Amino acid sequence: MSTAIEGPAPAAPNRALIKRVVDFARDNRFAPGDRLPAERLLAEKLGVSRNALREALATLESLRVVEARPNSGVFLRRSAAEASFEAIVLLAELGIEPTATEVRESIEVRAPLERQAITLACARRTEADLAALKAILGDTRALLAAGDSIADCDQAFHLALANASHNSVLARMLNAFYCLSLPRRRRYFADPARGAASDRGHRRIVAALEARDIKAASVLMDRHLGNAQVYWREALDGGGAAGK
Amino acid sequence: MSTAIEGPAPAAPNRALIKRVVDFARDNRFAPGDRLPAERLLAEKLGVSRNALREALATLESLRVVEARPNSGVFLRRSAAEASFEAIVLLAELGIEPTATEVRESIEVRAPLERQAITLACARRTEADLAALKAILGDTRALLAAGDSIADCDQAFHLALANASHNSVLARMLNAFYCLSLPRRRRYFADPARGAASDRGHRRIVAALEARDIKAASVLMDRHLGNAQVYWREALDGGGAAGK
DNA sequence: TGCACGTATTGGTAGTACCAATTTGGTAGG
DNA sequence: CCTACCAAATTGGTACTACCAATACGTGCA
Repeated sequence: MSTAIEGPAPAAPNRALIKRVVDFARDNRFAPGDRLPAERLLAEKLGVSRNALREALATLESLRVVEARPNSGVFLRRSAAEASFEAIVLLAELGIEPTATEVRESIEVRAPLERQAITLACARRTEADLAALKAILGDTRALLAAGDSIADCDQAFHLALANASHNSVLARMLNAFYCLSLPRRRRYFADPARGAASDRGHRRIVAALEARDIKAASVLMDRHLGNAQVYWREALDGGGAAGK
Repeated sequence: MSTAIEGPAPAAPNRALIKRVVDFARDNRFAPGDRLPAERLLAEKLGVSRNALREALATLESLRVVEARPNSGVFLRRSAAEASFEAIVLLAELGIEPTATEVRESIEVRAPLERQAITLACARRTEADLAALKAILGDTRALLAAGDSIADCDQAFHLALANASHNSVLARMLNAFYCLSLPRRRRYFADPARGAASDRGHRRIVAALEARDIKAASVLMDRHLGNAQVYWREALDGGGAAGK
């Protein structure tokens, strides 16, 4: 437990107001690069004080969603790609689900990170890490027996695995991905069969981790992630994902 | 140029004030989990209005550096590991260089991302991507001939490579790493010999990318990154890096 | 000792005012 | 007709005051 990151909550101040600002821009067809209404006007439209609005804008600016140019206006950044990765997580937390492209791209990024995590974890895992993982395995079994969704346990498992890498940068990045895909994961695990299959994968991974078998663990992780990836890709737009 | 992310600038509102808040916490030996002075008091100490301070705190909270608990106070998050990755980038931008641990961990995360980027780029690169990379190669050669540092060109090269992956999530994550290591990169390339060596590596990578030779490109990238990693690891604390 | 009440403190919000720089529009001069 | 210049309106940035609701805490009572 040296490297923390226990909670998934991304946390954000003014959550509601930030969401309203983003919704306002979206509902009124503001395009990337467009100038938002002046602060005074926007604050009035949203029915909040300029102070409150400015705090929300400060958050959005720190995440590079908007850009405030003094004596000119507040502009949506030209491309959504200019926003920081944290912005995707924030918007997801606000109920604005990531686009199909973002999901696909996230999968492509998450996979090598997860592979690196399991590799490092094999080398550095402590007995405490192993115990934490096994405890989660126990919780999962209980949920499966009760017929409940293991979505939260799944997230906890992967987070514990990331922590076992003893690389906090890696762990917080992976945690962001877990938060990002939480709604999708919940839907995925609505099918109990998937929960059982996932649990089997987890147990094999823990066994490999206990044996410090990097090669086996990597292969198992690839296979484990592959199952969900196939589901996601199909659920997204029915294929045609790979290319440009 | 479909996926943008041209500029390295992470952007942040109230940069100066945010830095002063962070400096205040550090200079006054505030530990993780501690409560900062009340907003009114802290604003007075820093000589700014409560509004300005609250905007800075909103930014710090969105990056999970602090946590504001209503009717209680503003607290530094218990572990620095709770902060988002973007927080490291922000603090680095503010002149607060990452710790040796963060640098080491960042290297461990950046490597697999860079490998994934080159893999995807081999499959998806366009002629425009290739042209952009070659243009940067030309600029690099000019700088080398003039005896100048190629630090900026090096960053531009890796960013162009990330963009060639046509994965904006991957590109913005890598961009964050480039911004994070910019000061270190500048020091690294103070030695012209390193610039020439790096340029040779870049040219081989572009050749492999042009041939869409994934295997060769990956090996070349690993080797290319390895050179700098050795330097960084040695420059940090003289080893003892791996373990817990 | 333990519980209840009241006061001070806290973050959250609203509203007003002012500044400096930019933008905008019109006007006078060529 | 075009240019140069000036003034008014607009912009984000900042400051200050005031109030709210919920909490924390200390005091006093039982």
